[in-house]
Amino acid sequence: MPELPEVETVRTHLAPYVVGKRIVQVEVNAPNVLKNTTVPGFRNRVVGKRIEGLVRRGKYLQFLLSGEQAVLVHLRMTGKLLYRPALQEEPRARLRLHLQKGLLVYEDVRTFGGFWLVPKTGPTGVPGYDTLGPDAAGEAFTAAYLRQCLAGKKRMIKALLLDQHVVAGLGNIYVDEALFAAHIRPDRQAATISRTEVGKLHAAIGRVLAQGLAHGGTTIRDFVDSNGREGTNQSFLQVYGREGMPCPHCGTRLVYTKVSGRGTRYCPHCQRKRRRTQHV
DNA sequence: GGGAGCCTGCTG
DNA sequence: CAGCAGGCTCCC
Repeated sequence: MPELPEVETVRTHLAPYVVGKRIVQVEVNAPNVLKNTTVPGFRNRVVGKRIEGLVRRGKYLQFLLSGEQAVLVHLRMTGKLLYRPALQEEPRARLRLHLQKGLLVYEDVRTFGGFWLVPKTGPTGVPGYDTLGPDAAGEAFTAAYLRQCLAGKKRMIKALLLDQHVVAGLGNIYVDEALFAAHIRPDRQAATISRTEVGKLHAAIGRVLAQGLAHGGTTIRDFVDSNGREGTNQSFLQVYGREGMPCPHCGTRLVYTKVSGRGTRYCPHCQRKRRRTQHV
């Protein structure tokens, strides 16, 4: 479900309610959400700890606990982190952290997401996490860095942008939106994208992420913030979910196809294929 | 590269 | 009923 703007929305909304509070009880209804611990192991290391911070890296959230450890969370497709001020019936909760005051609830229909217990510093051993690229919303993600990543690469640009080792936080929606804004076809070979185009692409990524964040994230079907509220960015999308509708720039019918296994929308006119001989 | 697999639920 | 879904890993 969530990409960088959605995860960041959850973080900013959730932090004021949980940071500073002590975890008094752990309730696990679906043990498979614990990816690298057992229920007793998780409980032993988490109960009694205080949540000292909530940070995001790419699409991961990390609850920093008092002591040496942190709880790493990835929502994958349908994970939700919700704050409840008081105990209530919670038939869909996969896991609940009872706090001094209130509860942190984890829901996840498809149970792709989950929790890892990790050291606050040093390698975590979590597949994918230690090798994340620079955060897409961070200062280290520059146009020059992006240019280096594309140079000489035969991969399709969409596959490369979805690769969290290259840049962390982009997903299917925002990649399609950024490529449309930069007038680049999703299946272009990365190496064929010109220096000027890379500059436009980098700027477009910044814009679409900022717009998503400003609208509290994109809700197509599942996404809600920690208060259960949906985002509004879906109303501002230019191509994602709009196949068959006219391109907002030129009126050509937007196309749906598969690129690197993912549903992909683009404008066949604004995002024309370029000659293979262009260079970075 | 591409594909299967992890899961459940919704849409056509 | 098949196909699709804001993700990611593993395995050719």
